[in-house]
Amino acid sequence: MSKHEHNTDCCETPEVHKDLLKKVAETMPEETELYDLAELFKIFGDSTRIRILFVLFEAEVCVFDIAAALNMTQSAISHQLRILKQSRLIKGRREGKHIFYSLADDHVRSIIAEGREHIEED
Amino acid sequence: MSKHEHNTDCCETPEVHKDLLKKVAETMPEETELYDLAELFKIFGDSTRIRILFVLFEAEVCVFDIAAALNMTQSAISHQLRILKQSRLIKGRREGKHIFYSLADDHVRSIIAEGREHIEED
DNA sequence: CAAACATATGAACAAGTGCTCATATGATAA
DNA sequence: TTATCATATGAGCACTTGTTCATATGTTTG
Repeated sequence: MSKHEHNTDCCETPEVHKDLLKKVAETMPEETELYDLAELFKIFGDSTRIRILFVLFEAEVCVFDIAAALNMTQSAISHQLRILKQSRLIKGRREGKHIFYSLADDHVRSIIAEGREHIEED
Repeated sequence: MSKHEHNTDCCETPEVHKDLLKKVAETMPEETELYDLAELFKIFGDSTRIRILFVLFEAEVCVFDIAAALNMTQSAISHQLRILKQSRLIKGRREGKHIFYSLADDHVRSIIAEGREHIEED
């Protein structure tokens, strides 16, 4: 039995396809979960949003201060905060004129940590 | 000392800004790392690529079989495999006419697992 | 009330993305 | 070699995305 025996007849014997399709169908998440997963990672796929999250790692901050820390306009930051809030990665707390933003939970930290691990290996 | 005292003078006292800016500057990764991080998450931000990865969770598979499992064209899958390979999330091994793809390392699993955890909480 | 401040939002536009189609490359078999 | 199979790739197109600019909403202060 060769090392790759189960693969050598790929694209030829329909049984292999059936087995694979069955296994994949069993473990593949629902369509909606796949979509949600992609949507979630899309959020992390922009360096401005990642920078915002790194700011929020340090403190609960208002929009103006995030804009200052990242040297960007208030409008640009506000648009991104809305996206982050919609994905429930951050939350806002109003206090008078200000709205202070903070991380919604610790998943954000662990997801980014996992990403950094992949990047830093070489 | 009120619960949020360090925030109430946000946007007013320059000292607070300086402290925040300093703290942020210390912990914020380099520009290139931020860029790479965003690029990495961008890869996961597409449900076709996520589906491909779920197939590769199950077996080492050739392009044709991935296309069959996902009911997509060979060309579309091939384009995505190139992107996944460039990010070193998967690797290809040629065996005759076929090229078998598999996960490059276990980071892929843990990153996706972290993402699912965030989604499934409610 | 009006004025000032903090934040949010809609339109518009440039840049990027994923798929399709046609074609090219690479490997094997006749 | 030629034919065939497996995979890769370039161009084109519809669609999405992030920013800017102008403006709106909401809160506090005078």
